[in-house]
Amino acid sequence: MNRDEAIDLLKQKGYKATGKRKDILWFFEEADGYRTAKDLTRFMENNYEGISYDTIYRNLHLYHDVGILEATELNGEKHFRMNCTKHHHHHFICKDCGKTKEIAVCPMDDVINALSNYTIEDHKFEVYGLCPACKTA
Amino acid sequence: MNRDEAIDLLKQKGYKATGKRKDILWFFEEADGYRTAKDLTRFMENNYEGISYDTIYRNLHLYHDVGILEATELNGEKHFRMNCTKHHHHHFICKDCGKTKEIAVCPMDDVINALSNYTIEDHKFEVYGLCPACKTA
DNA sequence: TTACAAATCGTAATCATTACGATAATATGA
DNA sequence: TCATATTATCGTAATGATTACGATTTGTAA
Repeated sequence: MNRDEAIDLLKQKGYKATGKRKDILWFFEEADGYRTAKDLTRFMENNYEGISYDTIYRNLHLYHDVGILEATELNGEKHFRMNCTKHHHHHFICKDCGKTKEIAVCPMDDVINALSNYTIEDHKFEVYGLCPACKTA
Repeated sequence: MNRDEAIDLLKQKGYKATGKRKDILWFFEEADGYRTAKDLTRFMENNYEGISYDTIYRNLHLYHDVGILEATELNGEKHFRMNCTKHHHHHFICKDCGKTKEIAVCPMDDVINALSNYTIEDHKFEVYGLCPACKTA
């Protein structure tokens, strides 16, 4: 998902595309990886002095709810990134810079058979480490 | 790992096997699944009125550090369970009762080749849903 | 342009977790 | 067994991320 698609989705769902909301989208588009609420706050404060926590967290939740952002938990903090809705896949996540790389493998096909009498609602497969850039830095 | 093995490990590493520590092990052995610090606190308060947060969290960290407990993050709270050190595997985790079922599949072999210029430090594969007992309850 | 719903502000509250000085308990060697 | 050093625990306050809310401002559609 890119910024324009996200703005269209927002409007389509009856939400307003405010300046702050557009900037939040810009931030995540540029980030190209996982970022925390604190990261976003730091960025937003450059453009909007005294921006409220309420605004940060309300919009993060909104974007997550409508599918613009996806979330995961790293070191006890929620991290967000632009949602890739095109097809189901998982991520390698760099512990240094938060950038991600798509992983083609999804093991769920094998798992579903082995858990026939369980109700599967969700799953998480993530690989952590250092990306080539951070590895040599 | 069971309680006795855990106590041996503690002593071997120079830690004292106090009554509270033994009770914490008993709690996790009985639990047979993931539990939070709050769950443990509730249990411990029955036996030790006014037990300190310090004791709860210090021992959870200690047990995690020496490998008696393993941890994961569910709904923004750290959860702990007895560590299964026998062999590498992953878990189905019941969202209701926290109990786990071993999953034989590990997709990392396929992944390692696809990420040859990345440094892989860790990975997480978890499946969430309802176990047969909670499903019918 | 007006009106109204939605968004934001400013700030306090909450919740899990961490920290720390003072006190108590445990293991071990005499 | 007893003394003692070391570790564990207590009691409580602090921290840090997140949530909450009444008052105010802003965007959007008519």
